[in-house]
Amino acid sequence: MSMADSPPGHDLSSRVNTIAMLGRAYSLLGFQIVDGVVGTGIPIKPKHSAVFAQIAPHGVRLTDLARGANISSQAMGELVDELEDLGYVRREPDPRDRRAKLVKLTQSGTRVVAAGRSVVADLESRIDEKLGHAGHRELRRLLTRLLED
Amino acid sequence: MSMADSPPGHDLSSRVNTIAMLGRAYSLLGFQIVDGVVGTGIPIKPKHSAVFAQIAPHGVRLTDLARGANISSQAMGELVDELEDLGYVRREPDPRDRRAKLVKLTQSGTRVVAAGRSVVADLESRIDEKLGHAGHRELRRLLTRLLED
DNA sequence: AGGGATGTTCAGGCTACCTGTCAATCAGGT
DNA sequence: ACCTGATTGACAGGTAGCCTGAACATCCCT
Repeated sequence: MSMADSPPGHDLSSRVNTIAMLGRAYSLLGFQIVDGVVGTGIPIKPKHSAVFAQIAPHGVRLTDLARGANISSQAMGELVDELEDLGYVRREPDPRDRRAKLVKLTQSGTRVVAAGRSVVADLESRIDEKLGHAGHRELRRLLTRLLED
Repeated sequence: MSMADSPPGHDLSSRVNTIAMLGRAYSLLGFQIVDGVVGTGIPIKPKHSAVFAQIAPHGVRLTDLARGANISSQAMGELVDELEDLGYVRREPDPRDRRAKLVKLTQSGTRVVAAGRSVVADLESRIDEKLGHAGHRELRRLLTRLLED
């Protein structure tokens, strides 16, 4: 997904609406993930998270990555090209389907994922600090209910 | 603003993290605003909300709109061009500064804003239904705390 | 074996941004 | 009053990140 780098509108009324608040919170925190990883000296772009979020040890097919990120397989192909150039992933032929290729993390890519996990964990503990552990759990519970069905 | 039309990555760990949940919730609801307004027969695009969210009865200068949306004044200029073509806004010279122009809503634009407010209000009452009024208030309280400082 | 579906890639195009530049105008100091 | 630097908005050109269309190999079903 692409993150807005702005207070994302959708206000349209004097009292700030809940949806705008969700957007602002996401935008604020989402950028801190990428910034955090980049801050450790690893060059990545926001869109790359669409791959890292889905990758699995046994490898994932391009088409499945594209479906999961809700973009065309062509767009995902370019994305994987970039990550291949950066040395974070490689393509291997799928032994079970000679049309397909499996996208797998390289050692370097594994380090990126580890850095990402660590940054996310840090951000989550900062949420814990701000809301209290109970507040954070309550927030997650409310979001879960908002997202279900 | 740009909304993702996908579950927004940033997962990077097995348990879905809070930031990803915020993104999903925002993405889900944000699109429903535009869809709702478009559903009433008014053609707009998501990015247009960057203008409608900031517009004021006395008119706003292009530069201020750009700053508020966190985009370049050139990009905002294009956006206002589009909205002018659609008949939702017009540019008037600013009587106090002959360099500047004030972007104001037309009657038609006022109807768009009214439709937007109404759709947002509907979505907010659906949040009320899902979380209960108290739950919704609690969500807003938590988000406010997350966004402050 | 034949025929349609699927996985990947190449080519071309569009949209929403960006930076660089410019002329007009403003505002502050001398 | 005048010069200087900042600001407003328009014009031009460029890039990133997506898209659709088409090609080709391979799969899977009959």
